[in-house]
Amino acid sequence: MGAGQRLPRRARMLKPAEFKQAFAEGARIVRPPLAVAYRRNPLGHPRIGLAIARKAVSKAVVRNLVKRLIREEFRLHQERLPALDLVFYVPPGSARLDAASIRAALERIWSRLATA
RNA sequence: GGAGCCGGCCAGACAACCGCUGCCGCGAGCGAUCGCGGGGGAGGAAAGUCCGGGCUCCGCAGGGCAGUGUGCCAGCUAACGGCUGGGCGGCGCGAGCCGACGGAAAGUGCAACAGAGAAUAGACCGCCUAAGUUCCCAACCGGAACCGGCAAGGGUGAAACGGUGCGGUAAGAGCGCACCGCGUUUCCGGCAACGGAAACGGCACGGCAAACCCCACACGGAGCAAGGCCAAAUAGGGAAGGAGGGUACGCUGCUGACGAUGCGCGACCCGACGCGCGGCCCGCGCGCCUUCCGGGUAGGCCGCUGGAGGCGGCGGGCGACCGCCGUCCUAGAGGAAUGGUUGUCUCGGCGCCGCGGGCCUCGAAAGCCCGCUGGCCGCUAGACAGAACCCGGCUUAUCGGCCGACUCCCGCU
RNA sequence: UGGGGGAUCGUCUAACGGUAGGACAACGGACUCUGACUCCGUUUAUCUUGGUUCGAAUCCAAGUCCCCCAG
Repeated sequence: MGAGQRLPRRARMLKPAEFKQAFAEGARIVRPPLAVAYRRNPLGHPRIGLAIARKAVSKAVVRNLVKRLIREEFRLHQERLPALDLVFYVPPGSARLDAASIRAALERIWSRLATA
């Protein structure tokens, strides 16, 4: 498949300031149980950031599961995405957090991003 | 075979493809980083943060008070509120399990309601009329009243100032006696907690200390976001210095083969700012510019995993545990890794079929229930849960499985 | 991740270990032509589970949830 499906360090957001910018200046797409704040970046490729709050997902095992699933789907979709910083988070009040509903939400987010 | 009880262990396996990560090696780049290869990568609770210790910084002459915690005894341990063994009490037929289990004869307190009385108590109902006084009666070993006696019985309460029995008495009472309980002393066993025996006492010493407290013992405070190192930009602090421009001149200065060019130094020329200290000059301060210094933010690095360590053997101890020898290195992330997709197998579970038994029935069928070293190449990985400095415990959550010791019941020999 | 605090009617808030009280709200009634105000009455609570005690909102232990601080 080649380098397009890897997830190197440069494809991740690394600094708190970058997260702050994404939340402060970015647009948002909310598709419960997931949501994403995004803004253009000058790097020529998309970057992923995960902000899964303990308050939104209380159990650590579930938090890790959510993050893994998002990472994996991002890894497989990144070639088709524009150069954006994407900060995923779980909006409050999201009850169902199983693998199927997360994948479904991601699917809707990808198609929305493709038209943005 | 069935019930039960205790201890220990495990927490799906293998393979393929696509990924993440820190370590080692090679390579690219000034660097952030990137590529290739190799081998490593969650737990028994990683959890709650309820205790204890290491480590780090701060504080500290010594001792005491206060505060907090622990609390039968002995031991283990770095330490503990943990563990082991023992004692006592309770539960269980038993194996076993459970227990905040020091002191109420040091002091201060508390006990609503009910009840006569709630702590050096008390007399409502009740029991008694022996003694004393008076009266009734002809009289009395008869009766009544007063003065009194009693605490056995009733009743209240969570709790009522030893229990049972016999004697005793007017009725009663540890008033006397026996046994039990309790207390004191002595002796014996035990390191001790405690247990046993004897003698004496003659009921005094009720309950609550997860009430204040007393006694004994322990504890300095904060926490890896501890703490240390490197260190942009901006603002601010300190120190030193200071405008800037021009030239056709000079140099046994640099660059360059030479030259040219450019740079440096010297000389000369032009020009030396704003605000404040009354005006002007000098000077000083502020502003402005240059260089340096210290603190420090972003960011990076160390702390960061080799340790009261795991495994095996031998030895000591009832045991917790300890000693010696050998051997192994076994997660270190950090906007935060340890994953995703599939296949095969296996453990349990479910379903269907078969067989056996029971219920139902006159008997059966059907149906329901229970069981099986039984079949299917049927379906299904499925508990609690995710490291964040480390370790020893405790507590809480948990689908299930394996091994061993022991107890009770039934059957057979 | 570490440290600290809290939980009482629907809301806010009291209660030496002895019947859980008050205000607002809600409901019913009185007053009024009606409404408001006022007055009277009623309903509703100790986060959960154990333990200590005769007796627990209170004391002790474990758990659950919420809030705050350090980034």
